[in-house]
Amino acid sequence: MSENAFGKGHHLHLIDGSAFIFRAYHALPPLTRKSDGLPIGAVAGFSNMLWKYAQDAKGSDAPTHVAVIFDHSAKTFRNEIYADYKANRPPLPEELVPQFPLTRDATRAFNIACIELEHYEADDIIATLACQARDAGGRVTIISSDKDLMQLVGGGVVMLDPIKGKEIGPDEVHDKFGVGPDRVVDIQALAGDSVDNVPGAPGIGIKTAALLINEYGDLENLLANAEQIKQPKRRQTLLDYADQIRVSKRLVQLDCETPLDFGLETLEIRDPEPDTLLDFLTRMEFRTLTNRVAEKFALEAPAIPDTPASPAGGAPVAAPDWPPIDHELYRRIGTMAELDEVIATIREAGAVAIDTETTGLNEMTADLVGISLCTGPGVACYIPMAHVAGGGDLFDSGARVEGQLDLEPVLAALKPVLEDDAILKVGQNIKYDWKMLARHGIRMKPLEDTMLMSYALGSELFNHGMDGLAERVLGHKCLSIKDLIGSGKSQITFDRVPLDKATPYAAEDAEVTWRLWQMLRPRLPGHAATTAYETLERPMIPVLADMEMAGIKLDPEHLSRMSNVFAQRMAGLEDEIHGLVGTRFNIGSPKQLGEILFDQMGLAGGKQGKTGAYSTSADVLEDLAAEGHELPARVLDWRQISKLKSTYTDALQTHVNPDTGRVHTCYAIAGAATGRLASTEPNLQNIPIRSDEGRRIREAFIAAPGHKLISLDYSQIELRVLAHVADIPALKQAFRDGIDIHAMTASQMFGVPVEGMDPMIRRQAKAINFGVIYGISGFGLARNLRIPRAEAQAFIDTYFQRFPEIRAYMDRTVANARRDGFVRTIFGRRIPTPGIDTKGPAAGGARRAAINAPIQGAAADIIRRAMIRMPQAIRDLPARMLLQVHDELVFEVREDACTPLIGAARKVMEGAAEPAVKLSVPIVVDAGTGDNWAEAH
DNA sequence: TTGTTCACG
DNA sequence: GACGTACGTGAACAAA
Repeated sequence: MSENAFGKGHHLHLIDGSAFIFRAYHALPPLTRKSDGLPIGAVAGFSNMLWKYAQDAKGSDAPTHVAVIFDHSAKTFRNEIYADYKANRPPLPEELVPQFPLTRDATRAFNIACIELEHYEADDIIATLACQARDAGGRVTIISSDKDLMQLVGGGVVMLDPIKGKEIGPDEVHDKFGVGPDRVVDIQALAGDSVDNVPGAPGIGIKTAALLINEYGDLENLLANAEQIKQPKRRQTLLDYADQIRVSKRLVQLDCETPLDFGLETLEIRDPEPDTLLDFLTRMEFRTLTNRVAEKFALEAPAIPDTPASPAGGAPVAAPDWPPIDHELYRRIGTMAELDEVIATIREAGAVAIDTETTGLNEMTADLVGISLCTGPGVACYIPMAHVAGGGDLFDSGARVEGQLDLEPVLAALKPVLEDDAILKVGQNIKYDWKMLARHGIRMKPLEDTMLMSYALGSELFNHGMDGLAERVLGHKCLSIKDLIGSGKSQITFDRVPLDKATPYAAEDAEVTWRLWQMLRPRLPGHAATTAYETLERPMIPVLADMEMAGIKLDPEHLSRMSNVFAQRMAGLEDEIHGLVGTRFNIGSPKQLGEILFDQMGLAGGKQGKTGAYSTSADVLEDLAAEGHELPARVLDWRQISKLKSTYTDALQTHVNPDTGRVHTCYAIAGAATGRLASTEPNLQNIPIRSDEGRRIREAFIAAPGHKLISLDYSQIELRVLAHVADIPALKQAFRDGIDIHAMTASQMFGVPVEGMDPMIRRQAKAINFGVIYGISGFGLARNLRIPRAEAQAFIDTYFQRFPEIRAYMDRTVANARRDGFVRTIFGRRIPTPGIDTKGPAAGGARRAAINAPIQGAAADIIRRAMIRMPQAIRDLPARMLLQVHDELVFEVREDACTPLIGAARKVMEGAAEPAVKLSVPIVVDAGTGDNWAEAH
């Protein structure tokens, strides 16, 4: 290779790498690498383009030198000039991010110089190289169609549109901008650029700008003589915005002085090394291109293994070289010296898997029994601290077992490690362990959670428990807890398990967690699940843990009074019902009730379901009651009271924690497929509100003395998300105008004015709006509205006609689900769509679930984002976040701080989508304050 | 353990 | 032409 200086007779090709990548990404379907599912479409397209380029570049006008230039990062020196430069760019598609480094690898594999520089855009580097080459007397071809590069054309520099294959010279630039290349920046400074967020002068486009520049010669002269412009509006704009125009010019002006540390001669064209190139292509598993390249070099194409990608959470593709799990290797820690050794090992490893053993499943009431730790395959230990005699022992003495360490010194020794920012704590459902340790004054950080990784990966199996993951991901069957503590009545607590049995079980849990972490963490990028895991799942752990530990205060007397009233009313209803029937039976038994209603009394109503039992659900009974039958009406009354009593007024009292006097629910982060939370023990997300009777139960949820409860809820969040996601202009405009959305729908559908609308019409429109979110059907709507099916179908047809974007959204979403087996929310959460390929009756349900998932899921993402930011936003206020009910957050606030709390919390909630997503509809949050939840909501 | 019913968003 | 049908949860109870 000669190292002759670049100069006359040489021809430099500069390829705009970023443009290549984006074109490749958008032109190709979302291909993935077969062996591990890594998104690879953009790299494939990019490599093909480079190969095609290399073949074409051997013609008569062949380049002598070539380079591919990339953007280094989003932030450049232009952001120092103007902070909002390119600020309205949508975030990069997550599938694309891991492909950027691979496009660099591809460029090098083709033996082409690969150039990027921190702080500078690719365009600046291209400008610098083009200037250098031109000054040296050579020719330059810029392979790009980006208008921002057109200022460089002229004096031996041309552009080549790679799509049209058309050369762009001074004449073409003049056609586009109305001026020569040397004045292009002046035009751009005036006209601005909405894509790059260059402000320019408002109201002035390319046409006007060209007119002005051609009249005044250049921008500075124009601004200096702006007073003379005849059109008053134009004159005023230029006078008012002179500074902004000058800033814009600095933004669009490319920098020809980029500090590059190499000379043009190093860009001399080189043939690819066949081995290097083929090695890269086979690694990427590009079959066609590998064969094509091998053929060109007259070589045998290397074989590409045909191992299919494992489904998310499936069997490992290539298990690491770990020995099988061996319980003999586990240490039981019985002295502080041994514990110190373990701590040293953890510090060295920088990460530790942790699992706590406790006396129960409720973190608020259970006691800590032991801790297991793992830092590598086979390197695990168990620290027993509170085991007592029992279980395996002959005498169930309950005496403390020998050979254990005391709780306090162990936790004191571990605390610095568990709170050390440089040491990762890995758990399986680590929120449990976090709360357990928080009760002893330890706030663990930073955290990783294998359950949440599995959830973010979005497996169709939807089982993120440790035993299931161990079997699927590690091919290992975990020791069963039942073998240790039994089940049912004879079940014992873990503190009664003998140490020699507890150690292998506990330490195995830590090792399995460690192995799962090693396996699952690297799968996140390939499933484009890293962002969801890091921004929507993992940060929820401490936020929810704090909410759960805070709990909410209950008024037990209020509940018990209600229980008594309900008991009396039920007794009365029971007498009445038994009197109507003539015999006593169990009203709570659907089977007995069905037989009485349909066999004994001979009312109309067919058999339902595979069990052959009659349906006695509320809508069946309501229909019968509407026909004038007394019995079903009384049964409905009884059922309502019975439900309220057993599920709420009775059950809630049993969940009051005696230490705190409050109820502490537990939120499942990975409980619902769509990203919603689920609340258990007790479920505080289904406390009654729709009936007046039930609503009074909310009065039992009260604020602590001197405090208020405040409820903030998102108004119509799912419909707003739908308007944005499905891009429905009419809906978006209605939300922007703040008008009644159901009335607007009715108005659009039935052609009636919003003013003075018949409430019945509005109610129907409301039902349709909700139906759309759920994947509407004529049957479903008909049943909901109790109207003939044909009428319901006609409504739906009109709706789709009025808002055709809905249909497009539904089709698009189902097609995505069919193609991928999952759908995504606008925040990137992956939601599996199992059964989407099944045929038959079940297919409809899967389709509707897929349609609903991105809407329900995005709403769930939004409130998660708000919750994650909330602690920081309210940290200076005497307030705590207590509950989440899907679109509502409940706070407890000192009564003098209600107004600032509402202000701070509303701000976080309304802005929660940003900056990840800029919604095209406003988000509105309503607030209420009261001494109890009924008043606050 | 499974199915039915019903509370919520 | 027939199938089935709103989406997502958890808890209580009956019945196997």
